[in-house]
Amino acid sequence: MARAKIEDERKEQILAAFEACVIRLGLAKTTLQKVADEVGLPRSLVRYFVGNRDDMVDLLIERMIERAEQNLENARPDGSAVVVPTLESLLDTLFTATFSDPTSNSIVGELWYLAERDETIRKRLTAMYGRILNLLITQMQAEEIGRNNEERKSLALALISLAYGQASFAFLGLKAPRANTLRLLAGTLIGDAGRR
Amino acid sequence: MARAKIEDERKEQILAAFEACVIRLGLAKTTLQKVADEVGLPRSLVRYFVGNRDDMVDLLIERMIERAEQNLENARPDGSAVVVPTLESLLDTLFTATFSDPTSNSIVGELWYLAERDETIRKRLTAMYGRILNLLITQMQAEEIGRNNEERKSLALALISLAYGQASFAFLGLKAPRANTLRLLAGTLIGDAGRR
DNA sequence: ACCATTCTTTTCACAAATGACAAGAATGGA
DNA sequence: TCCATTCTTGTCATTTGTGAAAAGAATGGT
Repeated sequence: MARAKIEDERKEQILAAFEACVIRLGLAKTTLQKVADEVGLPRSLVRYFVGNRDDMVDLLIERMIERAEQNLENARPDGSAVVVPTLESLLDTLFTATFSDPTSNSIVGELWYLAERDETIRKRLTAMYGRILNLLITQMQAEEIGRNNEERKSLALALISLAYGQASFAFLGLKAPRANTLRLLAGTLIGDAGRR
Repeated sequence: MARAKIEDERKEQILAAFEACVIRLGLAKTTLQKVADEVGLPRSLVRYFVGNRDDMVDLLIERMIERAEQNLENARPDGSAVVVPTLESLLDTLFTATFSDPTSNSIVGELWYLAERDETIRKRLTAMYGRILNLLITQMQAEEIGRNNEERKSLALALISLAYGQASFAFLGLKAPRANTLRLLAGTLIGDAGRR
């Protein structure tokens, strides 16, 4: 028939370069030309494979969110032989994996910024964090922590806030004296809820 | 001598328009022309009064941070006759004032985003939140909460994370069942530290 | 009335990013 | 070999944002 298609491969390369540019420059300052330079192709080729800038942004967002969600998915089974995750182990992965990868944080930060003015992205982010919350709530139910689901939801929100806050303020250089202090305080909150 | 100066007034108008544009469009998409349209002046006048775009951005950042810090300053004496603020009242203002004004949040969000790639802004943000942390720590000392300053610092970071997380996730539509639940959990953390 | 200062209008030039498309090169099968 | 399909190069026009500056208008004091 005809020449072999390398479209998928090229798309992949281009998106990877796009992502690198976004991490380095931010989305707003990433132009087709910059991406083209990064990937080592003429701009016209970039356009040929991924279309115009908006198309490319859409593809990238898809990629970002997929990665973030998959990252979350991977975090659940704790690698080792822990078949039944405990709330504690869930918190561990939350504090040490989910909210501590710089690249992920950078990209999610970008998404969070875009969410300010884009409802679609906002909804997807909401869904993503909603899933984490549900994970926490379900586990609390299983371990009979908290009196009712309302209380569990509040608690889950507090836990995720601690993890999120730790990551956010660490980025500013504001860190707790010891690395795992916020994680321990999270444990305190759980303890309080369990005690009642 | 000469014609009366209206420079300060004009600058003020222009910066206000700039701010409005930034809230509406984000900083990256705010151009001199947009600001000029917003304030109802030709672009050349905008340039005449506030200089080039970078100058304008600097002025805006100055304005943003000043406002945020002043907002914080105002929050300390609690308006009413509370001469001696308690840690609890401090937390109240933190949860209900500092982290709950949408405009402030929007602008600070913008700053936070810029901080990713601008060390100057990052340092200023760090200083701003560092001051809040110190406020909390000092108050804890006064009320003899926590064993030592290390513990107090961790606790303060947790408290501010709760307030910050509440604001951040509320923006995504993820709210606690009741409005003040995270504030109450913050109280729980303090209680735990005081109890020991 | 005059003038120095300040404000305002208008215009030009330049650079960057984008969109569109023609024309050529490479490739794998018939 | 030939050809349809796919990839690649190169070029052009348009738009948008920016920087700079000349020239004119307004104003307040002398």
